[in-house]
Amino acid sequence: MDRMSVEDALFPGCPIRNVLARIGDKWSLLVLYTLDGAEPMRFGALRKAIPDISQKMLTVTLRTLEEDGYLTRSIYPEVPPRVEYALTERAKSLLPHINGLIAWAIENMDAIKGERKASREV
Amino acid sequence: MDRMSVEDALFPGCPIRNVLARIGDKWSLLVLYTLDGAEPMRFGALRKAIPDISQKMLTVTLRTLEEDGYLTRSIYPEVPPRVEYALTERAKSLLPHINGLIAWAIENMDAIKGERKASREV
DNA sequence: CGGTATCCACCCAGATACTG
DNA sequence: CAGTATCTGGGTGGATACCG
Repeated sequence: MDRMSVEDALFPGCPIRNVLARIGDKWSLLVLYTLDGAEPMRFGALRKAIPDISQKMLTVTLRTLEEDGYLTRSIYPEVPPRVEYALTERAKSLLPHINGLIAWAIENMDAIKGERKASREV
Repeated sequence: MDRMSVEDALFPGCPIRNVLARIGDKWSLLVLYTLDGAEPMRFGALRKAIPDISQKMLTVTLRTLEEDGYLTRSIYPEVPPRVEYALTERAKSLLPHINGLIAWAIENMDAIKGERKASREV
């Protein structure tokens, strides 16, 4: 993250490369979508909601989303410790777009899966 | 692609895992966005429009998008050969969502970049 | 022109063990 | 409970050479 990548050097203002590529990874959308409507959530609750994410990747994903201002991390110094994650206004303004995309994906998923199979059985 | 992944086994119907994860890779969105409004385009024209993509990754991305029914590949047996890529109706129905996302990214990019810097200079 | 084929570096992501 | 540290394999993506 320190060195400027070739893409950034060539395309410093590309919104896809700078913004969308970061939430287009394996887990970010799922985390944002899970928090939507259910926030704030604790670390353990997120793990239960996304059973196939590893502890490490959940931590990494949450840190990146926090770094880009999509969520806040609130630590309550109790015993045992409690950490809660909540969406920011930025994330809330993004989520309608995400949900539109998800709705589209739900509508088209079966057709796409069929297409994939058809293209393989030549 | 032959073996069922753990994610598919656990979540056979997850639209994010099945549909969005495939267009959330490094290049798919850029290719779809480039073709939008300018289709059909030849292989070489796409390379020029996305200068930092390698020939291999452009080929792989185009094949995946074709496999999922987002674009068609038309070969004209001339000399020299001509191959044109065009968006399908499926891609055209998806693109408004993509464009909404891109518009959001453009609006919020500067603020997000600032946030990133602020979070690093502790 | 529009690809394939091959090799390879990197880093993402999972598993495991340990900690405040 | 909510992490961090370390190791490691596998897949992504780049470079290069060759082909119809």
